[in-house]
Amino acid sequence: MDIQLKRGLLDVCVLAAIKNGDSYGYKIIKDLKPCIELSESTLYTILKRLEGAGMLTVRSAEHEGRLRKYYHITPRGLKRLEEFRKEWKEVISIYQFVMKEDRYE
Amino acid sequence: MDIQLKRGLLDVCVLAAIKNGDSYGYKIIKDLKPCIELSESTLYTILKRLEGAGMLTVRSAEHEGRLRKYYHITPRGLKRLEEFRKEWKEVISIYQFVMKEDRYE
DNA sequence: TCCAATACTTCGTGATATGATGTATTACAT
DNA sequence: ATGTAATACATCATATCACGAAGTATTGGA
Repeated sequence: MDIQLKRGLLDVCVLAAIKNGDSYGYKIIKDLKPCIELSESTLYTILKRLEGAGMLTVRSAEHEGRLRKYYHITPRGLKRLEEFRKEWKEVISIYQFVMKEDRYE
Repeated sequence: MDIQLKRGLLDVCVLAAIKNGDSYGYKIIKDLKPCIELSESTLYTILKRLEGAGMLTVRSAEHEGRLRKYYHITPRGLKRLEEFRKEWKEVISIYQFVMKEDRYE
């Protein structure tokens, strides 16, 4: 899948991965795998960015001797998802423009 | 509209703007305006990139004393649009993942 | 005479996805 | 006992890219 197209979706995918319950890095990657693939370096960059933007909070917890950082979505993160839903209408109209008057299908 | 989301759409929008007939920079911007807004610097960057990728060709022509560069889509450019159509299915499934189990609508 | 519109160009900047690399532990197979 | 895959997180350098700013030049109307 085209990287540029992916860019606009990654943030909301990560938010979606935690919106119905806290999760941690490694699990997020596995949960998203069937939907969209991303590397660890990419994910942790995104998590940090989302934290900086106040869209999620982090809490460290030990799990079987290993450190885990659980990510929790904030109201602002939920708002971002709502905005995405609104933006989607624009995206659809752009798609229709791009595909307009195509012979193949 | 979110810049990142826009990124994956700009290239195909520009290709779509010339697929049914050659066009030139200033006109492309005006044609795309109702659909998606982009500045001149952005467009010319994209046009150069698409040319470098062999997705379009350029031809200079004089029009009422002013220079115009007409852009023409190539088979490779058309192929890119076909690929976009295929990628779209993935995008839709990502959207559904993101919006899954949402109360508001 | 002046300004808006047309038309293209270059430069610098900030954002960002990703590979490479590193650290550390657990669990399982050889 | 030894090795290796899986779990889990972190950092750095790099390449790509959208965009604002600023510039050049012409046409046409107020």
